[in-house]
Amino acid sequence: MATTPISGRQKNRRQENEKAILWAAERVFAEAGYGGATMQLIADLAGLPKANIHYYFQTKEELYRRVVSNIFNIWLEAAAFDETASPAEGIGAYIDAKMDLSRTHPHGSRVWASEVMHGAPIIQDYLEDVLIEWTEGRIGVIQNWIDQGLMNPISPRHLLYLLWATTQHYADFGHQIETLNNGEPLSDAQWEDAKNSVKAIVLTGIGVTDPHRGV
Amino acid sequence: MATTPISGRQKNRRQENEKAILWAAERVFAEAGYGGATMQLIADLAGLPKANIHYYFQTKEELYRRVVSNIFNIWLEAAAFDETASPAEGIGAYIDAKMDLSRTHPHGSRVWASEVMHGAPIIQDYLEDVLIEWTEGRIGVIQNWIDQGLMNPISPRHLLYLLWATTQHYADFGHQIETLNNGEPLSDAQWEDAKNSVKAIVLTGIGVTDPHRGV
DNA sequence: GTCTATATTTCGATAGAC
DNA sequence: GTCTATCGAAATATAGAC
Repeated sequence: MATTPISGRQKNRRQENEKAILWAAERVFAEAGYGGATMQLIADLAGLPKANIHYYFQTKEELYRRVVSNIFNIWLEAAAFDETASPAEGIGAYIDAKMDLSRTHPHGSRVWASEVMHGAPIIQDYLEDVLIEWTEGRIGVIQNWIDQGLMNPISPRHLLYLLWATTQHYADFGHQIETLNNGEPLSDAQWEDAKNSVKAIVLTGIGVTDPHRGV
Repeated sequence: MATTPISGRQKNRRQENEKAILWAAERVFAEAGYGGATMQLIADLAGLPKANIHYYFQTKEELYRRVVSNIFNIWLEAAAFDETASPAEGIGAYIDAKMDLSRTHPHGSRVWASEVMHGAPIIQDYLEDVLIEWTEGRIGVIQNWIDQGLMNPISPRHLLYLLWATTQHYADFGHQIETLNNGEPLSDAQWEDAKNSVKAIVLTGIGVTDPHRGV
């Protein structure tokens, strides 16, 4: 209260700059990796002088950690499934949601992948804390479906890995997919085709029927 | 002939050093990314002075290109399938081979993934040349199986993406999988479980029976 | 709060003795 | 063919004027 009162206008400016920096940082970290990214590139893409980046985020690592943290939270909020749904509805909706995230947040997905691939040096605590709890919970849901005879008795854990791998592949390996698509990004129709293909294989693979395809 | 005759012993020394450098480089590039990797780290891991690395490989990029090229060739040679096999045998063996590669060459897989994720700046020619041809060939094989009624009419292209994504996930996201396994690497039995789980889901998903599970 | 100028460190690459 | 010493470039981070 007693220190540096900030007007609404200044507060907005601060939020806008932080947002611009995080937006730019996500793209630069995704394209160059943590080691290849430079504060200068982030500053240029954000349209700010380099020193301002250091004003809002003291170190490169602090900025990076904020970027990874944002991505992780988006995933947790946007993509989940619980026992109230049937396997076909639950898993089908999860595939749709994760595929949509790969399309709308490809840079974030790549930053996460890079971080994990290099041993998660910055966000190991997220893995050991939130991700383990989330995963064990989903395994429980799937196991319940199996116990009720609603789907084939496959390994819930490896089903989750297959779902993560496949849906994130469309973001992380988007450049390879684009190259194999005559250098063009996937069209709306091609994204629909991708989602339907993944759902067809997986839902048939676990012994349930795709609810959007009729009986 | 007229220039610097090389004894067999010297030739061996050269091959051994090159091998040691490539071995170390694969690990350092995998763990730190291209930008994060340093010639000093590679030299230390290879047990050679830094200047020697530059003697055998003039630039960092040249060394990196050799590493990526090696990995790509290993994949092409070790993992393939053709029309002589049934879908269950062909795809099943392909899953086994790719899973084994993920276990035996996890660093190489991560280097490849990093390279593609960052837009394949160094090996785009491989993607546009060899990979496109390989992929179109496999799509033809799968389409023939479908046309003969040997498997469900899913999209061959997206089946390939699912197979790449899932099998490579066990290498690229190996750290995450290890964290979700109480910090322990997968045991022999757990690797078998992983392979069988992937095969069970995929082979059922494309409408064929796992040949190793009987009818 | 902003930005220019610079300090400090580190890396890729090379020169030159052996 | 090997290795020590070092150069020059580039990066992170900060000091200090505005």
